Amino acid sequence: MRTEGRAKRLPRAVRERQIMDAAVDVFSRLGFHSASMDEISEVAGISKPMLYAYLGSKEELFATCIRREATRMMEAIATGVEPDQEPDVQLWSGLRAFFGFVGENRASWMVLHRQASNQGGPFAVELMDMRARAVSLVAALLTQSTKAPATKLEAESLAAALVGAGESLADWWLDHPEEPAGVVAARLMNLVWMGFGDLVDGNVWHPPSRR
Amino acid sequence: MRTEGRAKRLPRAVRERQIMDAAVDVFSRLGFHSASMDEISEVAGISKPMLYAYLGSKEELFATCIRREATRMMEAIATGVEPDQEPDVQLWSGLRAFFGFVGENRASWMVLHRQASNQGGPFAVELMDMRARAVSLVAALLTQSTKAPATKLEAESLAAALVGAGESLADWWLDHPEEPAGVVAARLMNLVWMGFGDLVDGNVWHPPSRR
DNA sequence: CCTGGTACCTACTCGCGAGTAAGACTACTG
DNA sequence: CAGTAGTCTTACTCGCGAGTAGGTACCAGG
Repeated sequence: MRTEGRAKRLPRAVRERQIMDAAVDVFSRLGFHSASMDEISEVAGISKPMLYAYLGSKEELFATCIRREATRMMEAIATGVEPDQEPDVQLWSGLRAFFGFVGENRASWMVLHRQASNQGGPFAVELMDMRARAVSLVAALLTQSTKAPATKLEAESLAAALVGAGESLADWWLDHPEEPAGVVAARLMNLVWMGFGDLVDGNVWHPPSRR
Repeated sequence: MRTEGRAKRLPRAVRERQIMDAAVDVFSRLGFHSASMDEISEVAGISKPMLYAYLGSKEELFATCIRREATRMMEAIATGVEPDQEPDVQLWSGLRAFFGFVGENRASWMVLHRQASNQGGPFAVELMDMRARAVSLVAALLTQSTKAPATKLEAESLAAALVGAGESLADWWLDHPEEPAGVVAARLMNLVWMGFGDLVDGNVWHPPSRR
């Protein structure tokens, strides 16, 4: 039917990539429950039994998607962050990397945040794991900053709040894409580092060296 | 079968309350998709056709739950906040009211935040509406604070970040219930008003008058 | 040409859960 | 007691979607 002819008999590894891409796309648009294996197989340009033969059940497929996208994101952030710097610079580079990733991988972000967060299934584990890594990373950054958070519990709760602020702001950003990533990241940086109290007085935070 | 005998022939208004309570309970535990009308009717101690006769379809029922719980929460916050006060005091009272409500209505909060937020159905409207009200309320508070957020977009994005921080911290709190509401609220207050920069230096925010 | 293996498909089964048909029981009214 | 209005139930239909049975096409190596 297609004039191009259907690409046939591709090796397994290639098909698996195609299927994963299609799955992330569909899951991000419809969510786990509303997405059907039929639609995923259709988007992937493949039949359903192939899907099951290669990636297993629907839950396994979803978990695999989560793991892949979470890994990509954590790597992007780890690459972007600058260790051995002052805490505020570390936080700043981390925020830039995070918003940069979200801006260039909207579907990935939607799967990770909007879809996976509240499905009670076994995949929530993957998601919670990544989130926990992010939180403890921030918490380590906070405790490293000498005095401030006295107890471990306090550092962790503040980190949770900060991560939540980042997630929420990323969601807001999806509805206001006209803003560049750097501006959004800078706003959150000012909020959490300076606080409203300083912002009201006109005191803003800015990076030590403008490149 | 029951020794107590089944409570029979209750008036419609009473049944509707029972059903709503049961629905909030089940939705909060299982989420919209995984919750079945059979289970809701069972928890409510009633048969399924009654459920449909009184509250309509599953989506209508869910939307009604969202609306009821959202209204309860917004009223709790509106009652707790103190207008005509300095911005920081207003924010403080609002945070206290919010965490107080969440602490005493865990199921309500779960339905509102974890379940309703990402279902693409018609009920998302209800939820987004409440969230938008909360965000614009905070945004108004920010713009009212003289200089800080120059543009409307900036105020709104900061408000979104703050609301997200509150939601995330509330979720974290569900997993660490040993902390009292006031402590958690105070932490977020310090984070968003003082900022990490001040907290690192040991500068903390505290309410003007200790009651 | 056969044997085997891998890519790939059409066409099913089957359970679950939303929604309903049809009526039974109770209570109040005249 | 007949009529009727509201409460309440058992016992279905029916579509959707996860997962599968059983095969076909194509390409090795012998």
